[in-house]
Amino acid sequence: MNLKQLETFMLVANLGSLSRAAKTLDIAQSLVSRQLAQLEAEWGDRLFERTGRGVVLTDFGRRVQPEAGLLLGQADRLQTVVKETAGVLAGTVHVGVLPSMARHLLPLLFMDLSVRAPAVRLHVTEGFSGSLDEQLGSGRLDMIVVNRYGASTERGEDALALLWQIWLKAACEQHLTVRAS
Amino acid sequence: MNLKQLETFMLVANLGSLSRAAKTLDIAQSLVSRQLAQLEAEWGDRLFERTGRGVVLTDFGRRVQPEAGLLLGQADRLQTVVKETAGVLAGTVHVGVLPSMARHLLPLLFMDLSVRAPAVRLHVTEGFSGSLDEQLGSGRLDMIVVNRYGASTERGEDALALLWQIWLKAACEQHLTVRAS
DNA sequence: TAGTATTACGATAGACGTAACAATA
DNA sequence: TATTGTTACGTCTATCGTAATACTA
Repeated sequence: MNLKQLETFMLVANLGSLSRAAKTLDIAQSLVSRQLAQLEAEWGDRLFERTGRGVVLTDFGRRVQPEAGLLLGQADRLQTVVKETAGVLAGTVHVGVLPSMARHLLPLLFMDLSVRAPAVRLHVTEGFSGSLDEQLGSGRLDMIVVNRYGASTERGEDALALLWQIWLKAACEQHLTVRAS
Repeated sequence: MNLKQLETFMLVANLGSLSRAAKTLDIAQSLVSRQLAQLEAEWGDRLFERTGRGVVLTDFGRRVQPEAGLLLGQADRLQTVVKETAGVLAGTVHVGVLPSMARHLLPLLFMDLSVRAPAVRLHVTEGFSGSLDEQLGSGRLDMIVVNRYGASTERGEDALALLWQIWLKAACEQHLTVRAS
């Protein structure tokens, strides 16, 4: 038993026809027939009565159908959860910026984040280079944005991964240097 | 995504170890690793954090786990329904017997049916050979039991299939001839 | 005859185990 | 070093489509 077979089963039950189910699923007729045959062999009973002009559910098929529907429904629910949860950046990032940059950068950042990573919380600290460097080193800040060109020291952390990919492009376009711990 | 992968996922999540899950499922370690990798690739996010000493669920994995559990639970429920429904004989069978046989045969029959086919309803008609033969021919009776030896005409019907396999042995033991339409 | 389901067959893809490798406590 | 997870490779099974067959209105 697998989800593909159950999907085929439900569709055939609804359409009353293997060939129409095959067209809907865009697979060969023979595959529909075999998937049903596999289920019936595994379960030891016929799901459909073959009338020669389509198929009709047997008593057994009628018993199984609602349970199979619930199973596929739960499968859909799982897929939904996956789609809206997978790859979502989440967590809190502590960012330090220069006072002179805050006015221009923060609005951009929040707009970007609200679209591309709504689950990310932001803690912004204003300060000058020396102070920011110090807080970066002590771990109180996850990343800082300063307007001097230099090498970016990489000490990969979760928090970095969150903002890095989001900000990197925008930062480069504004000729900023992103230094991160 | 398939049920096998989800089963593996849930077991690994509970045990916190791929190797222990592999032993439990009696499959190769590498297969567990690959099944998880397949899920992660399909879903675009990591389910586990690899610690080098087992694994721990990521945020994503924690979101998915309960939904996967519901899915597997529904799969079990489906299997249960299948097991207790597949191959079950059900329906109503119209049987004709000789008055002289009713006393001996009916108690046996009902006991047998209640154990081996509780879903089968029985309509019993008493009568003599000629009458029973007539009703058999007209379709009002599905099968008759008479105490003369003769060839059994087979015109396979659903109703016949129901009682035939149940009664055949008992009937033979009592040297009865079962004729069915 | 037209529409339907089943069966046969060959090609492709996927699952699986073994074993070597990498990484961690 | 022992235990764990990952990767590579060969084998084997299963899936799938095409096409031929059988059945019914």
